[in-house]
Amino acid sequence: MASIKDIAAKANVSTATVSYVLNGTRNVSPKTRERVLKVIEEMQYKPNTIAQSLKTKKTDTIGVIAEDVTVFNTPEIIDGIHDCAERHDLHILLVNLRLHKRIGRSFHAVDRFRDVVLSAVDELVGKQVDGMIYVGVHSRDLSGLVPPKDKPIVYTYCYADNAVSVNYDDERAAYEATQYLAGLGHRRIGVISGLIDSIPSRLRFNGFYQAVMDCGLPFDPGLIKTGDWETASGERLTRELMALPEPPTAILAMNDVMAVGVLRAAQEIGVRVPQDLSVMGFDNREFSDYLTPRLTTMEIPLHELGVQSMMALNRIIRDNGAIEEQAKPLCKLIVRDSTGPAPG
Amino acid sequence: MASIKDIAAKANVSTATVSYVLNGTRNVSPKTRERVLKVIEEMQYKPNTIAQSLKTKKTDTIGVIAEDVTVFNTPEIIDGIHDCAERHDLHILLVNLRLHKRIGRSFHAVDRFRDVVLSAVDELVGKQVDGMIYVGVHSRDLSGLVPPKDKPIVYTYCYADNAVSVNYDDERAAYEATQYLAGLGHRRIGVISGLIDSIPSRLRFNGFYQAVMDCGLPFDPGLIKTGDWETASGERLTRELMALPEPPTAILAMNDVMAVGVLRAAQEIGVRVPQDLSVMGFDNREFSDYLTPRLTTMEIPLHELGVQSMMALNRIIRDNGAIEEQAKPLCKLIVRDSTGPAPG
DNA sequence: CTGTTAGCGCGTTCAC
DNA sequence: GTGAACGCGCTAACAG
Repeated sequence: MASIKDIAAKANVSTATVSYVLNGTRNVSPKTRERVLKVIEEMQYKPNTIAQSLKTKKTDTIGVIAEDVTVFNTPEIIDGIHDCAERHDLHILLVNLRLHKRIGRSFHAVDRFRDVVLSAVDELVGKQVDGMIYVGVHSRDLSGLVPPKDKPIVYTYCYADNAVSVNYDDERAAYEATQYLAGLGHRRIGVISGLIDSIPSRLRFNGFYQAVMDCGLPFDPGLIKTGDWETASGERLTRELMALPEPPTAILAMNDVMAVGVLRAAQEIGVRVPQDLSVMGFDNREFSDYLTPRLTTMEIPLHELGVQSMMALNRIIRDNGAIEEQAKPLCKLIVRDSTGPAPG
Repeated sequence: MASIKDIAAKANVSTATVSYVLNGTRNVSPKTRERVLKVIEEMQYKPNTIAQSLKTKKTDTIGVIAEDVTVFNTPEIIDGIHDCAERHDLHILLVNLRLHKRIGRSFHAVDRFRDVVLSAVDELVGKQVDGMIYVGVHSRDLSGLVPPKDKPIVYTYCYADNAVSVNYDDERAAYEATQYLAGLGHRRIGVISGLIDSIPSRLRFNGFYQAVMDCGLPFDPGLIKTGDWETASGERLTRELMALPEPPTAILAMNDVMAVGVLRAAQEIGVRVPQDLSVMGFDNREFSDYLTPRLTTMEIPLHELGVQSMMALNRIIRDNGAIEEQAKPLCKLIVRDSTGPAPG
């Protein structure tokens, strides 16, 4: 690898001159400049970023701590981060906590992976990243997980006290989903919720409840069932709902995976979707478009989450604060074939 | 940020001693060692990796060039890379080419994104990575795309002349899929291939053909249809196949996305799966387990691809060559509900 | 205005 | 156990 010295020697100038040419930090006479440029070209010289960083104390690199890159939300968020990072000439050092492999889905067992997070942060701090983005796999409170370092950190798809975080508007998404169903004439809407101790479950329920009130629908607690995010629970609870004396005409599952169970149950008990029953999912997972019938669902603005996190971090790094609160990215209703007018 | 000098000063030793304590590079008397360690602890000192790298000329960082992190194969491959990298204390600098967003799926339009790749490589070389892994989104020949640098590079899910690459055994996978169907008594097996100019299409066809021969099945060219990897083509071609005077009793789609189309067509024309028709996909995409019926398919060893790439690169970096050819990772048959004994 | 010299950033490591 | 050179590029201070 050629170094700046080699260039300087070959071009008969000092290293300072080469540096000035490279960075445009000062005027250099056209002909020396040409000469230097030619040598650089010839020798395919690329400055050693490591050395630059040592001097400038900036690495133009941000650390991304992903709880698990194989979880559905993460790749698209990372894509958003890259999308934005690229425009600012920032690089990404990626740490994958492999949370699922390590502790399964006991997301709340924060203590069990605190060490992992700590060493990830140390690693990144040691590598002098300019800032960090923490990408969670499930919206939840991570306060106290990462000890306050001097490096700025932005959380997305999760949050922590006194820290900047970027999240979509869960409550509003559920509100709009419910409103959409009400608009189709449904008055008895069943809900299959996620685990009850989860933030999205609560937020989505709030949105649902608010919409029920605003649309003047009757609220029947018997139509609210608590699942566990998995297909089997969606299937089981749908059977329960449809066995009610007055079954719902629509079911809102709080994720697409449980919606698969709803669809299965409906098929097994001979309920036609969407003629007899409208079904909505949540997440707009890739497979929702491959189901029969194609699933109506709410799309989470993952890419946008990534972009906004990166933008927020960049503002903190560059302008050193001045975090004007950004509007929460919004979910988007994706209408497909699993929903239709209320029967009758 | 405390530096080694601060530690040295506070502990009343030279920076050399601190360094020796930290790295165990030389013996240090127990009591100075204790003193130094205590100061390090107190000041939460973490060595500046940048400075270390400058001196040692090793960054313990490898660059991963992903053509597109949002494509289904990539996250799991990256996870495998991390899995292995972690064990060797290697870090990952991730570049996301965002190929899909840039050039859609004209994978072969290599020229149109050469600049992007070049700047990615330069970026990584500038950051002094110890090596690189290129993660493709579609198995194909990338010879000449990346100009030979001094840095070692390993390709996975694609390949290039004179370069180390890690890929699964496509031909054998198709062979086993076909053999499995033959074992169920199917003698007329339809194939819905991917685009004909694609390597996997050819490899999978070869495997299919070989199995047909080995199992003593009749080979009927009329049962081979060329799709385009998309659902619609799977649907259309299934109609064609089932309209044949002698329709197949099983259809092997070369990816799960087209298999969705097969399932849809079957349902529409009233062919029961698997009673009347067995359907197999390829890839074991997440959604294949959510389809009705649940899809039998071949799983691609993505994680293993990542692990092996990282291992291969590590061997090159450490042992500087000695690339004993590793056995290709194998696909795995995932039997679900869409396949069954041949009718009659 | 153009070009050079030299010190610095932060650890590592060799000679004393 | 220590002093100091060194890796590579940046930049303040200085000279022509």
